[in-house]
Amino acid sequence: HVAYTNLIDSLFKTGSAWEAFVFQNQMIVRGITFDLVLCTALMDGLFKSGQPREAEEMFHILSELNLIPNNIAYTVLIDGRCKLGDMKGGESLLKEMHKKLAKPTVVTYASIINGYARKGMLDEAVNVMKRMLEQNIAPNAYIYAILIRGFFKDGRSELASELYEEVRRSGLQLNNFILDALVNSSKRGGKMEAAEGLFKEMNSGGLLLDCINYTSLMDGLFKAGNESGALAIAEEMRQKGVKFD
RNA sequence: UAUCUAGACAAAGACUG
Repeated sequence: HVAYTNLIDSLFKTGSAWEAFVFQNQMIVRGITFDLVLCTALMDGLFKSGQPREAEEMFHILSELNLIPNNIAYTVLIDGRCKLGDMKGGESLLKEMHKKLAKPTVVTYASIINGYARKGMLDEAVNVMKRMLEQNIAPNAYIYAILIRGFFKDGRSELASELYEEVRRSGLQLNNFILDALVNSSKRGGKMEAAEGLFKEMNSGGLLLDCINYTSLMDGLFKAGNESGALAIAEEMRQKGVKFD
């Protein structure tokens, strides 16, 4: 039932894995059949609540239920493995997808790219993006954000900047994470003018700046002694009614 | 008979500690 799926999914998402388990058992008692969407939600919740063993088990149970994993089910499993640093495990599932009817999507690749990026294996991450392109899957701003942030964090800001130029040229709508990464890098280099420039550019470029974008810039301006500049940003925030988090 | 329609997936983003 969809109601159960929604309930269990949101219980996991609010950190109540234990309650989710209770309802899962209730479904069994009432003889409600598990469908693929529910099983996928369970796998995802189990991974995110630190129960990878059980999540993997759920994947195996799929065949017992005569359910065929689709791209989302695979992606959840891949993401779970990659977040635990098991890149070989993630890659082997990706190969498996190609043999089956489950076509990888940009989300699937994002999980793998992020896995490598977390490990500081950025060249490998870029390689995965190339493989993705060969599959005719276009990268999105999300993918670029992962890579740009990764390269900055790794101290390779030249490559981060190159990727930034690449997204810009692509015409994709930039996102808040990309701006954040760029502004942080400028802040660290003591280049507040550059940070302000990027900020204004994206502000007028169709990106809806969020709370972190504003407060991050304000932080930099304050620390650079530019109080009036910081206050002007605060005023703009208020005028635009930016949501606080 | 056919098409559309619900629920599941990707980012250790700023400051502070």
